[in-house]
Amino acid sequence: MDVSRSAVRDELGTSKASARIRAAAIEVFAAKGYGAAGTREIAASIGLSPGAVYPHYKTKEALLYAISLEGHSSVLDVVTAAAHAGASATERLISTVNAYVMWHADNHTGARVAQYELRSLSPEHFTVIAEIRRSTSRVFSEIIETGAAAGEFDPVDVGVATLAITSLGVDVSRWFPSKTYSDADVIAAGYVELALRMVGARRS
Amino acid sequence: MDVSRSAVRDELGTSKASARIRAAAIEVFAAKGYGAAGTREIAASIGLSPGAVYPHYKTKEALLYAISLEGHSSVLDVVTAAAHAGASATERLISTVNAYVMWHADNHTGARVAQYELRSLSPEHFTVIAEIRRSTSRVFSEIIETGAAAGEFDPVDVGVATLAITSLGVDVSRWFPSKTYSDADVIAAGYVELALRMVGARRS
Amino acid sequence: MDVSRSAVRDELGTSKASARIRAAAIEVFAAKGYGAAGTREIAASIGLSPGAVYPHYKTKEALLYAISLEGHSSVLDVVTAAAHAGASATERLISTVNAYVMWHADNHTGARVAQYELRSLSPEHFTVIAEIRRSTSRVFSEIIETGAAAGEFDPVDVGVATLAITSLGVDVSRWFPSKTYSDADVIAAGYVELALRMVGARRS
Amino acid sequence: MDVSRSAVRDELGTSKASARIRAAAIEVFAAKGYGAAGTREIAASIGLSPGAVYPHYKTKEALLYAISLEGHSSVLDVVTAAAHAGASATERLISTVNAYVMWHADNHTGARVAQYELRSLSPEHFTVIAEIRRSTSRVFSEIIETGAAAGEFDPVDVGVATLAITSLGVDVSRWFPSKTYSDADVIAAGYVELALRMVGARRS
DNA sequence: GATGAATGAGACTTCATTCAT
DNA sequence: AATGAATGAAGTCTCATTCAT
Repeated sequence: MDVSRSAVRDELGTSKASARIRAAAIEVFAAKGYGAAGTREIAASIGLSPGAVYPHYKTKEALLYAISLEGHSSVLDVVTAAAHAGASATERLISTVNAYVMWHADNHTGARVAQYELRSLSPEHFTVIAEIRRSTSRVFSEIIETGAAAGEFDPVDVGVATLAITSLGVDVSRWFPSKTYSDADVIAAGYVELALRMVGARRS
Repeated sequence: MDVSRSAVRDELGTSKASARIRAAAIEVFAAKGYGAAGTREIAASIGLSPGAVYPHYKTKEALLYAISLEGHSSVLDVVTAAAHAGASATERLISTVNAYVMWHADNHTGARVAQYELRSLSPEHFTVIAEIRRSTSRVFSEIIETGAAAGEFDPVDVGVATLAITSLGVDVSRWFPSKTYSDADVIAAGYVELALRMVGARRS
Repeated sequence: MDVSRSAVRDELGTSKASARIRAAAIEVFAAKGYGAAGTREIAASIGLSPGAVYPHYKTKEALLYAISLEGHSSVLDVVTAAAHAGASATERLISTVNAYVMWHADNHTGARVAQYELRSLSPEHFTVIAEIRRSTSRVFSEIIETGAAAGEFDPVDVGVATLAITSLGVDVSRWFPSKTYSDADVIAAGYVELALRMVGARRS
Repeated sequence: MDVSRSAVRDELGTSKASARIRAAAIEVFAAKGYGAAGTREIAASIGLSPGAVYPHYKTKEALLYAISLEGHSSVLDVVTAAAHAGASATERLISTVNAYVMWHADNHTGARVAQYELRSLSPEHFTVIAEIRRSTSRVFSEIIETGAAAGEFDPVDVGVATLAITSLGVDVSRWFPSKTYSDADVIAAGYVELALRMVGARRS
């Protein structure tokens, strides 16, 4: 775990400049889409010349990969930590859905890039990200299975419930913030409630 | 209504050639994203020369708009029709969620373009599409409100429930088909069940 | 033969514009070397915008290939024709060396590109050109062998003689014209005399 | 002479590192051509960072000049020494042609750069190299003139013979080694024989 | 002497779009 | 309607070179 964590850190780029470039790229990728975004524009947005990106990221795709890796690693960390908070499946589901939705709302710009630009990754890079995403999904599945087996939840199609809950979270990064919902806590609380209903969690 | 419907038809392009171009553009836009897609590639994919698109669509953005307009008009039609099927709110919700999810699964390629490339529309065109989308949302809100008021459903935050249900539908077009879920009926049935649980619909 | 000839013609580009581009490219490639030459400069030298080259030649390398193919095909044609002029090996050698040297002097710019930029061809294209060059060499070898077998020439290492004669011709394109030798006929006549001495041709 | 020799040595760069850089540059220049070669690639090929070349050679062209100067000075030395070996013009021609061809075969990589990248030198640097090359040519011309005047050789156009002999030598660096001729001694012996025939040297 | 990020210019190439045919 | 050469701008990326460390 520590090993993979530091491997990730190295692939991201460790210097201060590379972090600034990543942040700038997130903004531009999110605003215009990866395909329409220009490396020129990314560089210019932080006062660099067009070529200055390349000592840090060899290609535009490498930059997207670094952003994706950072994002998906971060969600997995957050979700994994949340899944340990609480004794009952219900408490764990509450904590985890909350964390997942909060992450997508708080980091909606980076999340948008990480979630919606995957098709532009190279096949090799895509494979790495896909595996992290599967790990994240498994966290939800495990909780739902555990809760159902323990009789805390109603019988439920675990696959569909997992898909629905993660879908809701991912989709937050597409529209958040909206005129109606611009408070991450509010939408997280609302989606936690819906998730509990989906699995038929008993209430106290 | 009839007026707007035929207006839509005219803006789409009526000729057989324009329909082929639209279909080709959907494939390319969906595969690479609007920004990365080229008009040359669209033309070439149906055996046309680069210039041949322009008698039909004056700009690449006009082509995206036509696709978006066709898509969102179509969902609204489908959802509106479904909302009239059945007497009770429960029946209407089942019918409508089913129709919405089915549409996004069956038309996942076109839906992907219509739902995820909106940022590339001109402000004027975006406004038109946004209004149609709001109409579609209102169909769901109205059913949920009606059901709650009638005591068919549990008390529920209508805004959040509407957002969640439409989110689930939209997000289908992002991932469908997957290895696990490649049958539109199956995912639609699963999501209908979850929607009913979200609103706390009484079951017979 | 007719087939291959017309195949060559098609690969060269048949339009008037592509011929102008090829001519412009020869000048720039010869003056600065393929690597240092710019497509921009080629285009500008005939009043075109930078992108205007690309409908005719998909890459800079394709342009080099067209030039190489045209050049080497042309030498082979010239040399083959010359090798049929005359009954004796001596007459044929005179005619062929003369034609080969004249070609490299008259077309020294194009010849320079064709002969000295081969390393920049793709492996596939290089293979095609290399085969044509071998055919050209074979013409000389056959004449020398024939002359030696008939007792017209002294015994001679055919391989070395062929190599030397073709080397002299190729090298003409490197330096021609010089202050001392700027008349193609003069250098051709001089080299014909030396070639006859190399093979020990009997004189009348 | 001593003066100019040490002046050359200073312009070349005297340190061990500069010699390694020159050697690396020869490889890259020869493989891709001066224009297409990058200083980065040269540095990387000997494990240096991009900037590390510049303390030794102020510009890429200075590096080419050092290589050219070293090469052409070396040929002149070799040829001058060989021209003193032997009493008769025939012996001296044999020795000198042999030395010239051997040098171009043994040092074919460096020779290629020195002989074929001259156009990329600055005018000032080109002038220096051109003078050395003229000196080298004069060595051949003097021998041929002497031999002809002494009746050792047939009457011959000295200019053409000199040009042909030096052409053959230079051109060796273009193609050597080939599948057929990869032994420097063999090609040198063959060209010596041809040179003797060119000038009509009497044989013992 | 060496490093490596940064510059400013420019590389090849592709883009959406126009227009004469 | 369709072609395809051409434009002008912009794309990603590499270049030789500099400079603070």
